[in-house]
Amino acid sequence: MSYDFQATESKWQKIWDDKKTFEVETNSEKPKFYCLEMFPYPSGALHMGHVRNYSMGDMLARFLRKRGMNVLYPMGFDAFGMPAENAAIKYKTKPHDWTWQNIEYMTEQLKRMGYSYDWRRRVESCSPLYYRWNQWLFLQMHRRGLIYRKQAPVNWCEKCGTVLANEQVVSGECWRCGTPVTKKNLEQWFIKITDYAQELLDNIDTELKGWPERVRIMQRNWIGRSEGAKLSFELPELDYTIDAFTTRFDTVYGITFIALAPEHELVHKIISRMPESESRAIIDFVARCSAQSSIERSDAGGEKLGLKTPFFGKHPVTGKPIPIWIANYILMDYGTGAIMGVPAHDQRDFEFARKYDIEIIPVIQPEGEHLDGKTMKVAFVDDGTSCNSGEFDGLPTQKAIEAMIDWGEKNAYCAREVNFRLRDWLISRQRYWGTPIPFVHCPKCGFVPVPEEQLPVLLPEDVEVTDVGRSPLLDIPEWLETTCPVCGSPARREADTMDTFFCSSWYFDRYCSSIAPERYDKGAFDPKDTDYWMPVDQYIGGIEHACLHLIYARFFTMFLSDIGLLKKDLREPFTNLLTQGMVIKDGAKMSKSLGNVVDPTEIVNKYGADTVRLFILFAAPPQNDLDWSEEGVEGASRFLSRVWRFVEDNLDDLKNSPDERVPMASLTETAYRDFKRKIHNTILSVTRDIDVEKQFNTAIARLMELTNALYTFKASDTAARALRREAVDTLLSCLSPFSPHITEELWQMLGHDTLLSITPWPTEDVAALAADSVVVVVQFNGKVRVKMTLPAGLDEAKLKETVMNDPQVKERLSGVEIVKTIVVPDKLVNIVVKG
RNA sequence: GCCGGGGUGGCGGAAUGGUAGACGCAGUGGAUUCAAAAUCCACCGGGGGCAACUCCGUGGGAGUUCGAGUCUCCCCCUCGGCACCA
Repeated sequence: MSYDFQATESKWQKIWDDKKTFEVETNSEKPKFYCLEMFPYPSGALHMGHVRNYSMGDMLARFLRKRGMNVLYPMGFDAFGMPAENAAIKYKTKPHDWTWQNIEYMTEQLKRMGYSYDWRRRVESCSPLYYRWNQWLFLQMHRRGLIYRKQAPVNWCEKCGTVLANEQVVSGECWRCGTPVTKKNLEQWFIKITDYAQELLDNIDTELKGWPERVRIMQRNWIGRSEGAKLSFELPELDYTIDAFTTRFDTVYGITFIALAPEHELVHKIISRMPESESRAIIDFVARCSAQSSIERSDAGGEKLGLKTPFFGKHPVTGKPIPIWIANYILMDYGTGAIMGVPAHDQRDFEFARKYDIEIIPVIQPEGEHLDGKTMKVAFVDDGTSCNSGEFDGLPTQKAIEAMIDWGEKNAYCAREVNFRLRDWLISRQRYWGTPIPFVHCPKCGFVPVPEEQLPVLLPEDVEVTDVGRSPLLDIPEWLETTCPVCGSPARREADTMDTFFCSSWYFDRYCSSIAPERYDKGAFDPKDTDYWMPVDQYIGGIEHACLHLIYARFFTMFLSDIGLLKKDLREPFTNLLTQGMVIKDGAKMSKSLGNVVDPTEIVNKYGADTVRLFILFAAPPQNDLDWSEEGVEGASRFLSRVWRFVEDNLDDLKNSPDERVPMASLTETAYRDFKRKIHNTILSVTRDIDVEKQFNTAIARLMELTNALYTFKASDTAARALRREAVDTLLSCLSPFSPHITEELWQMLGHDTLLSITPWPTEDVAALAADSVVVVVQFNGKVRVKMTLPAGLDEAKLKETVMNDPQVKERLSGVEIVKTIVVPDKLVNIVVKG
């Protein structure tokens, strides 16, 4: 009988389901382990990236279960978002219907892969049972002053018809559709994530040791802390004070201009103070800047454009009048939107000054050189020695910065300040398919929160989406029109919805206690459950979330901890993070436009889930990109067939072999002892590869080696047959997290009445690990010349003596002089010779 | 420009400073077969040699070491992140 993977896989999926094998509870004698994958967007069907991600997670979950842990392993759907709206238009359906269909279909696909989720905990973020708690959490943030509305230049994607958070602008383009992002001046909802900037930064070093270094660096850069000082320029003419931030207060004596961002509020004031004939130029210049796209505006190589105003600010230290310019390279959303221009020591300021003929005054001299503002070719931005800086002349840069800031603070020229690159989270979206922001706009009271007891603010489901540019919520008067919770006057609901990253920032807390439906009414989750399960011990997902989801979720955890919903000391949600590489084909990411997409369903139909899972974990280490190859899949399939065939061909003999371990001490024959050693070395290295190294590909390689050894080993007597049985049981048990169905079937065929999926992981027998003999390499001047098989455990002297007496070694030593001999017991002897 | 990965056979990839290329894919030769598929056996970095064997070889160059894919420095290429952040 050859192996029927279809029948076998559905057979065992049903058994696990019937026996509730993978359901877990909050209380257990066993230690807990929370294994989590980033939940998918229900786009319609699983793709290979999902299969790779979840095959890793499931393998770990199954491994740890066998290792005696109480493993929480849940799955759900990140179900709000743009694609549902686009699909609704394209297929003439409703976002709600399309999304739920996809959820059910993808759940079936996941079940066919044999993933061991506790399905009772499934979360769907588009369900009112879930998003009402988004709204509740939003109100909690509002109560604590973390939510505000602000008019500001924000990122706008024309194609999506909505604003975007900073994190969602990737190289100047929309993260979802690639449209170049422009700036629009709009009033929007923000979350004060910057309140947590310092802790988000500090914890990277102290709490995120189990994260890839790459992600830690990306987050550190994203948060972007810089220390410096704020200084102010008085502008008595306009009764105004310009603040500017600098990290180089040691260059204050070199200030020769002030530059404002075109969006700076002072620009408006300046315009209003000038006769119309003169202000025209400024108005035109500002318009010209705002017409530039984000990419153009933020291109360091781009042309620096400026316009001089007739106004001057007073230098805080010298009192000299400094001309005020407006410049396109000043960003409104970093620092104060105004800078002190020091062209001698800042390349951007330098280029600007050269172009507009502004004076350049060097105040730092490099070692052994003398810079002259008239002849400098580039700004000098490195450390040097201060000059033209009053009493600070002669100080090296680092000392000058310290001394001058101290002095500046004492004389009220400046104040120490820390600036972050991280901005507040723009949370509102002008979209329909999302969580309604629970606010009402009252003409009398302004924006008023919806009272908690009125939650959820339901999202109408029976809605036709016809135009991507306009939220249909604006056209449903019976939803939009309401009364003010404060004064009772007619009022309008906020029609903006939340960024979907809000949903994904706490779903892992919900998994901890989403079993009984009635719990939905008690809270977002039950602290009893999160206290037990959180933090997530192993999180697995794509690197693309390094500065998106993985920052937002960290912020949420800190917030939830601060309001007492999570434990006080639970500040970080994910202890260990594994970022898996992409699945590529023919050197490129799988994409419809390239036509190189491989559908997991087709492959599973052809080869079975066990084979696909095994291949996808074997073909590359987890972090690397994985090149899809059907020949590789066939290789994995061949391996499983070899395992199947071995058990089937020897079934009667294996069933009748003694099913207990043969002690190493009782084995005398070399072949037996070697085979026994092979079995236990396999256990040792597979365990280490999975648990410590997270190198699943080499774990599988070890199991292939054991299988090869199994085919070679001759089971001629009782001891050998017992050994062979031991090897088969070990192989199946270690292979079961990778390919759970076929191994479960073989386990049953061998007569076991336990489920292999929850049979304890084998432990290695230390007595079986020690080698009897070793190959000792004899090197001459570091080059391998002779190999000798010798008994293990010879001490240095004995080993050296044995080697020196070897005829081949002796022959090579004739006529040369031994300078030195290095002896590494059980490994090598290196003879350094001359002549 | 700044920061970070990474360069090992035809390919994916292995190697606590100690035999480079585990395991797999592809390939070659053979067995089996009427034939094929499947399976099994052997070979499989390059040069030289009938052979024993020998020389070269982990992007390039230097260095540390008895010994370097692995450590140090310089350079090249490549992928990724950030990028006018004051």
